[in-house]
Amino acid sequence: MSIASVSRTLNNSSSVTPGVRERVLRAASRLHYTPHAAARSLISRRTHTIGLLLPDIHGEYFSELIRGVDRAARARGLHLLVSSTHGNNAEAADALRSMNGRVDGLLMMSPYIGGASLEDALPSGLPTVLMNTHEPAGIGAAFVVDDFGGARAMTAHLVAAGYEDIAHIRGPGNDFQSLERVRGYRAGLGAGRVARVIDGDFTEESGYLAGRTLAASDTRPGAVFAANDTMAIGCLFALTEAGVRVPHDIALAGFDDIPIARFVSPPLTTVRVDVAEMGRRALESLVVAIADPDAAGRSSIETVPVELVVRTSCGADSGHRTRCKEARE
Amino acid sequence: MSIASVSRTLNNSSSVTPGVRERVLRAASRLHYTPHAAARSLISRRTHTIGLLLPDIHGEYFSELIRGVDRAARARGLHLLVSSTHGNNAEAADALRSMNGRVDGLLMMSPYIGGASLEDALPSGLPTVLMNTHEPAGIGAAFVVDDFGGARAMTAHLVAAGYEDIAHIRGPGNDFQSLERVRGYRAGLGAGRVARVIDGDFTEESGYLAGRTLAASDTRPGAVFAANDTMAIGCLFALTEAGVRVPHDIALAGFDDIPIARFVSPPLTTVRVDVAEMGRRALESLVVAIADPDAAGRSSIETVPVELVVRTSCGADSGHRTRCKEARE
DNA sequence: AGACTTTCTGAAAACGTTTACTTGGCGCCG
DNA sequence: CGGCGCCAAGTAAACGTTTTCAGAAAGTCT
Repeated sequence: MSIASVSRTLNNSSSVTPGVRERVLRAASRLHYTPHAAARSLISRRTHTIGLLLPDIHGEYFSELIRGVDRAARARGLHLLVSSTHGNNAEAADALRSMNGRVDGLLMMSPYIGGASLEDALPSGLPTVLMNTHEPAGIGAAFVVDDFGGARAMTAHLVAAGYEDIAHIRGPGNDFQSLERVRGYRAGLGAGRVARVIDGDFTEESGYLAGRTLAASDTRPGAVFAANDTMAIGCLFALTEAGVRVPHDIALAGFDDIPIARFVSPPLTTVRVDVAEMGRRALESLVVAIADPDAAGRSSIETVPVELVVRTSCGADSGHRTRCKEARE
Repeated sequence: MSIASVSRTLNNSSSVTPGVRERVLRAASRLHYTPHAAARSLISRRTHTIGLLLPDIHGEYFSELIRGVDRAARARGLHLLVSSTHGNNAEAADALRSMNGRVDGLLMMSPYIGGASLEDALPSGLPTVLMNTHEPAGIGAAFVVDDFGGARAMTAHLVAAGYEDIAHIRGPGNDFQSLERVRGYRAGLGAGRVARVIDGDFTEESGYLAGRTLAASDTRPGAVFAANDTMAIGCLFALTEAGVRVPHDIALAGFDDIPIARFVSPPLTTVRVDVAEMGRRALESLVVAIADPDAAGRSSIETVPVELVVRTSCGADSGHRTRCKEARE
């Protein structure tokens, strides 16, 4: 009974005599034998692991994303190597390098703008699928949420509801999604209205601060559109605290539709993004790219549609949901 | 310039002449060379990866935990292999097996009760740190949140605030933490009062359902203590929707102090559990166990203290925070 | 100046698999 | 009945590192 027979049995590759197979299996279970993953992937050039590189893991948005990716990965028998980068591409490049040889492919969300580009940091030949990045394609496939279209649709909705002054609490300046949402906001406003952009950084804290500033302002806008739900909820808290009623005194809207959004009071009008689904699709796409490294859509960019979810916080609750797919064009 | 010199230079292990070192580094950067992780861990028996096995990744609780672990891991140059188990120990055992040889140690949260035990599934010799498990120790170190103490303290607080009928929305029946919280609730009630336990499963949905039932009930309790914040928030939504005011008509409390808890209205009274910190400590403990497989506290169980956070939802807001450490004994 | 020590470099073994290649046994056909 | 092919099982090479060991070069001491 040679090691080759063991290998063959355990991988049911080539044909093995029932007798030998039997003996191998019996011995394996008796000794609690499990193949050594490192040795295996050294020779077979497969790790059955995919890397997931995310910006700071924080809040429900990322937990949903990880969840979506994890489920898809598990279904395909793949492992997930998760890492986070705190704020810039240089750090992402670092994490990337140390993943070399550990993963079969890379799933990466890197909305950072400025600093080192990713293109040269990516281990060449490693199949990669990007999410929400501004980097030019050519690296691999990419999925981008329709941030522009969603923000434009939301702003247009507020405009249509009759609000004149609509402020926007934006995300960090070096974030691609944040910028797209600002762009969508401006586009949605149309020609006549003036934009009023308040700084934020996607955290509850910054939303809270923005809300306090707004509440105290003597030129309080009629509506506020926050670049994500987390900030919207922070803002809501500040407003409520200051005695400003939503939506009676001021309308409020967010972006992402995190699970909690419908449970705050008043329920938050927002733009629904199915991040779990995006994660799932990105992983599937990566699996395809791994199976066929060359042919796989080298530079396809897929836009993930979003959906306007009108609840009561914007004061225009008619219970409907407007689908706005591919609003970009 | 031999491969040995390259290895030595890149690991700055043995001394290398500046000249050789220089040449190696130059060539390495020119060729974009990165050592192959699999080959490395084959010979060195170290993967620099630790496995993180969690129940269904869902909501802020787990995102906070992952965050805490990730930060600590990154600080030590370790990678994180994340996997989730959906509801039972058998699946956990499966995931465990496939991690063999991929990780240096295991960080695992398995609150499931019943089904196969973990003890025999754990690859022997693999350093393991458990979190929130009822499994007997002896496997390795363990961290358990003081669920009992926290729930008792919260219930006692509600009793002290003058509420007579205090209901409890419980978590799933096969979950260790859930059971501990029920136990703490009963203990906090004291002798005179009758327990009133409503089924739930830790999701917003179940909290919402419980809230609706309560609102419609003609024997509405004076206070509700949900086994986690997520359910408390779902319940809050149902109550508000039904026109039952919190805390005026009914007091409400949760457990976990997820980030959103202070941003709902009214802000939620809850029990603060620093999951990120627990994750960090668990990882540190695991690192120690890996460095010294034998000596490391074989069967130490550490209880993670919790803190009562009184906000307005329980109607007894005095702005204070009561520390209740090690309330178990 | 010779012998001994020290320091650095290169050669080669080892890690645990997979897989191409070789061998041996057996049945089939001429 | 002998040769030929076929199939199962074993042998050995390969994967890309780390590390031990040996050898060479250089320095030091007597």
